[in-house]
Amino acid sequence: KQERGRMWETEDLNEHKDSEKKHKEKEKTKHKDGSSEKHKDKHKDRDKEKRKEEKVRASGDAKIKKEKENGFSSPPRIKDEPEDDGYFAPPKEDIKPLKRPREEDDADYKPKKIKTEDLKKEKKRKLEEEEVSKETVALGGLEERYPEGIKWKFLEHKGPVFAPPYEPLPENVKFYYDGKVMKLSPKAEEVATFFAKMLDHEYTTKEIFRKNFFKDWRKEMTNEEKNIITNLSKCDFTQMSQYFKAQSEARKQMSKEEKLKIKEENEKLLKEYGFCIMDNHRERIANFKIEPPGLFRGRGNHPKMGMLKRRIMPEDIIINCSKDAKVPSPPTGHKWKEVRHDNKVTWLVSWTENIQGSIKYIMLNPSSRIKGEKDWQKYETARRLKKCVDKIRNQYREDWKSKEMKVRQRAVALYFIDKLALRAGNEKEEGETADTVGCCSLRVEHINLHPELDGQEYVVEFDFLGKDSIRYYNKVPVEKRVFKNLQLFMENKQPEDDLFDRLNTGILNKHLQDLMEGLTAKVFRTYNASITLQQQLKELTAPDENIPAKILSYNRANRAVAILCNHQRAPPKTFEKSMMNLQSKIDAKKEQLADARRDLKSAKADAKVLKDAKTKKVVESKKKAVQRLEEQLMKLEVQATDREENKQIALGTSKLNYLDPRITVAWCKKWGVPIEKIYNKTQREKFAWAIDMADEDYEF
DNA sequence: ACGCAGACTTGGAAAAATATTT
DNA sequence: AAATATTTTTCCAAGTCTGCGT
Repeated sequence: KQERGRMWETEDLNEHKDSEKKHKEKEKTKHKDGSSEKHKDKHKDRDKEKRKEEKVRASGDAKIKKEKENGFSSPPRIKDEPEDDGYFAPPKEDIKPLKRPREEDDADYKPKKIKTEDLKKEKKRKLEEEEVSKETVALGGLEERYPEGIKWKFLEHKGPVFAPPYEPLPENVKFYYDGKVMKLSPKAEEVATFFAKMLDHEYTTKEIFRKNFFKDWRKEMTNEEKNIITNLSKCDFTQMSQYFKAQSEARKQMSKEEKLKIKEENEKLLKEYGFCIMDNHRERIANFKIEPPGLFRGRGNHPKMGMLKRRIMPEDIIINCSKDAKVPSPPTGHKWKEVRHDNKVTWLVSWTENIQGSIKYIMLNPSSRIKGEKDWQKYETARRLKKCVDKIRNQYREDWKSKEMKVRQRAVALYFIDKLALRAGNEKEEGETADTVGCCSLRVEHINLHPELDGQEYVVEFDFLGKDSIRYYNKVPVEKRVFKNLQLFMENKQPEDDLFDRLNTGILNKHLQDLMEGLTAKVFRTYNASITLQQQLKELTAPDENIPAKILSYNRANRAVAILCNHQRAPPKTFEKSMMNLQSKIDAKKEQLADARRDLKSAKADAKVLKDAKTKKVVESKKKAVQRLEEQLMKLEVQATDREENKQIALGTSKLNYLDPRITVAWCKKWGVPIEKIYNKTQREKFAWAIDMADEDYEF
């Protein structure tokens, strides 16, 4: 595939003059540093001109409108708020989706608070759907307290914490070039240490990584060094590497006091820089420490791996806070790049990173009001989808028959997104990132069609790298019409051509927006994940089982979602061993149990003969012992099962980002499972709104 | 419509903190 | 108390999607 880009490069350049053809092309030929220029579009469409598109617009259902208005809901109007409790949980009616806002209700927005609200909100929920279709609005006015897009009124913080300055290596730690000791200049040395620290990592064996590193490293060298050091393979970083290993070893061996001291320092830092004030609440900041310099590690086959991520200085930093707040002071002798007061965004600090040129931010912790509210809204949007998903499904099935190619492609893509929980698949700049795809960016080479496979008809075999270069491999029976459409889409195309050549995420999302306000491709993932959890919990929870078994059921339900979303992980390095340990524990327990049973039996025999109170008591206690052991054994077995099934599945992402926490809270309440068994402290903080809001009857 | 910057969510790995064994 | 195993937190890359300027 790498030749893919290169190969078409020239052709593309002079090729798209046909303006009309391609939709997607993105030919941006920007040569950044002159080196990389290969982006190119997939020269997909070369043949299909058609472009006839018409207006589709199903028109049918009326529609939602898209006016904009203040969609934001109710930021807690502070003052009146009784302290903590009501933080989120704006009454349902206020909620409304933010993005494509809606109108009316703003007026209403009343900060009534919380709990009591829940009930009402429940009802509202049902009502609410309907109105969506009203038209309207004007948007012009609405000066609300938090008019359109305003995220806060007051914001004050202490600015970021910078990475500690570079500490030169001790004299006795040598670097060798071509077998000879060489003293590096401080800058060159610093960059060398980045490489040395990664020596054990597979990265450093990769050609691209080495090449990128070496190129950037040379930029930091003095002329003299540059003249000498011309071949990375002749560089010997082993002393440096060993030194760092020793350091980390030493760190582990530190005395109690030393460790405590460090801990206290960290706490102090956290206390001072880890919080901000946003609208009368003290909120935890997620990442108040600036990323230290180092070597960029991309994931998968990233063309930029190994490049130097430069040190961020105050002069790179943009501070965002309210006008009436105290502006954080830059480190002495430095100044900020800029101080701005933009309350339409939620970040406190930003800077531009040098590898991709993208902006990085310091934002609030998930436990904050601003994040929690947004999260809650996300699930409300998914619940709205629940109400119209049948209709949408019927519609895309109809669209499989459309005369318009574009509509068919859209319908098939949406079917995949819905059925398989694929990501939208934005297009990416070639050469800037690893070659990964999502639904809309699938290429012909990523699927195989089998009219018949393993006794099933119309099977589509997917095999592609998705986000983070995680492989998606799946064989899925699809409806005949879908299958036929895919054949059609693939006609006359090369493997590297786009499967959906007349579709991209913009087109798809625009269409979704017409189907339901606030609907985008990713809402399907949220919806399908949450609804799956709910269904699976219902199906798997056995009322009579004990708590550990219930938790296993929960984990299995969670796992079903993770599998749906393709959340995979590398099996833990110690997996096999840990499995064996567990097994031997189980065996040991079994033996204990056998012994205990034997004891019990003989005690019973004794009792039969003697019949005195004392032996009876012995029997009782033996019985208890057996029971206890049985329980322990079962707990271990459950644990083993759980672990085994989880070998390559990562549950974290779905738990944190896709599953409506209220489903979990309700389940815990219903079955008497302590919430702590499912959510740890951090998770409970993040989901405080849900813990507070949902009762056992909650339904997604 | 497009191209792009910007803002914010989602993601697994690695590091750090804890818990459990030895 | 040291060694290990497990869980939690941190880290920061990689997506999605919006909105703006053209």
